[in-house]
Amino acid sequence: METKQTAAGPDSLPAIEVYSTLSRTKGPLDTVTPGHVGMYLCGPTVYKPSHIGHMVGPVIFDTVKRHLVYSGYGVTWVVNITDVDDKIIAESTTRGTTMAALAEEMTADYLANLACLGVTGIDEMPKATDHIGTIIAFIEGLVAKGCAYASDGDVYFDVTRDTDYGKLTNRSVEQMQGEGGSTADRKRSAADFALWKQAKPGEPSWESPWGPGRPGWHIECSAMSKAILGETFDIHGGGLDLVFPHHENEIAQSESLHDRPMARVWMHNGLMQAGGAAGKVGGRPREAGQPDEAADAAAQAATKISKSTGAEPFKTLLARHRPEAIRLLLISTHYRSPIHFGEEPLRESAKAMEAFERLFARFARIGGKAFHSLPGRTRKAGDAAVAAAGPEAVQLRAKFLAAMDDDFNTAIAVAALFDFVRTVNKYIDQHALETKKPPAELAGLEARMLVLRELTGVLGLFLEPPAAETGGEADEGLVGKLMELVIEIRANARANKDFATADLVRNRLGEAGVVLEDRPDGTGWSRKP
RNA sequence: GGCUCCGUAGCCAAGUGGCUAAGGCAGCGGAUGGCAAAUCCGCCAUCGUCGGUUCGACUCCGACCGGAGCCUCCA
Repeated sequence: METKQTAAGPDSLPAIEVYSTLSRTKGPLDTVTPGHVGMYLCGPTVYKPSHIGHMVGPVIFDTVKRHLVYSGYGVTWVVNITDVDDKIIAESTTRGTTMAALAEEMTADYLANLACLGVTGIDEMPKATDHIGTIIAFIEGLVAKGCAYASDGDVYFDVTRDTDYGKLTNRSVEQMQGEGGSTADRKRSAADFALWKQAKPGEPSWESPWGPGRPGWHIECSAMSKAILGETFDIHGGGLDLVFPHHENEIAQSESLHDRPMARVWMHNGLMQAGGAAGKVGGRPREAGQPDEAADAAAQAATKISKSTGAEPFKTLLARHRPEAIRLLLISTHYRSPIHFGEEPLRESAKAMEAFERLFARFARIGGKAFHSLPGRTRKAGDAAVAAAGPEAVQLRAKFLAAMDDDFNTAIAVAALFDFVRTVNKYIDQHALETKKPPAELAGLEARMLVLRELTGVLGLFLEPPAAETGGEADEGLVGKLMELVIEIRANARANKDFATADLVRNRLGEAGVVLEDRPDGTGWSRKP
């Protein structure tokens, strides 16, 4: 149904609609360079282990990139690392280490977490401390243009010289006459913000035309995005909490210096919300279905996670929940909406996700192929082959792609995938593929799974086999043999209508954490998730 | 106080000025199955409240109630 053609797209790239915070409307992604997208995401300040909230943006923009690349665009994705900052200095002091060492440690933690979630598309991760020269040059340019002024070793941006200051968040300089913070006496206007901060004794510092100091918060993004992506690039993203003052100030800096738009589109993701009163943060892994509904109902006050009492490190969260379930949870909601986070949503997400994995396992039994070994496809390559997957697949794929083209609506895309799984299961049921396996229908099944592989790949889901399958405990071979034996003995009992014994075996195995499933083609076993 | 945004089934969550208001979790009924699990089929909402615009609104406007974010270097 989509035959739209944008002026920009060479080679008839699909048109992608994107909402911009700046224009407050959705519009076609019209890239600076036809066919190529430059996008910049504000990354973390590395002073503590990252928590779930830090993962939202990367997962969303990773999905954005996947869809763009899948659709034929070239993409350069930049995520900065803020490795010089007051909080890092403070934390390193209390830990008795250096800012650089702490930043390095926390950056490693961040990267490891991203890898777990399948965030693999980042092309460049510039660090502020690697770009001090770039930053200083940027500030000098602003000072030379009269947009910034030095004051007592600091340098401030003069918001009164920026006529459209506040356009991103609909604020005017006049309505922001606050007290100006601790450095009010050095600023001309309360709304002015620091580009360069003079070092206090003992603090890490760099030489500059204004004396030893370090960059302000906002300037690194302006300087580094320019250095890597250019004065105007396509997409600038971040959490909604960064819109003001961070992105407003980035715009002020960059556009004052360059006299041209900084980014074509400003994309902001909703914030992770943690249930308030119930404080699920320290929730224990196991609890035998307690009726904690009352407690949950009482806990309405949702607040963003960074404000809740100590968001737990992402690493410990991973000990309890599969990364696939976390990623699915993050993309089950439209990216601009807040995400309700907690043990319960996580468990539901895991439950939902297992429907996919059961189908993968079913396919492996029938077709003898691992879902994860199927080749991924690009949008174009898929077009030719979807017909073989049947009309429902064609229709659901179209729904999926239309949703993704429309401001990356992953919620609808995910829904299409659930529908897809149902149609494939139905196909297997209707043709009794588990017992009969006629070649034509087998090929039809594989064609369907190929489409599923193609689309889950766009969302960055199910890229790797579950750890349990590959991890391979040392005794798996022995356990497998024993289970084979147990199942065979139980099968004999069932054949003899000795259901008491058969059920006893199944129940006792269940208590031991092993699930038996009697299927048309035999009995299978698995470890309880 | 200023600026954004949200309020859809038991819970989570898409969406549209007018065909049957996605999907997930939970629940109910059914098919299959010795039972269980899985799978499939079906059921389960009139869209916070009150007005207005319109031939027609859940979707547009206003008011109100309720909630969230930002205005404090928190993604």
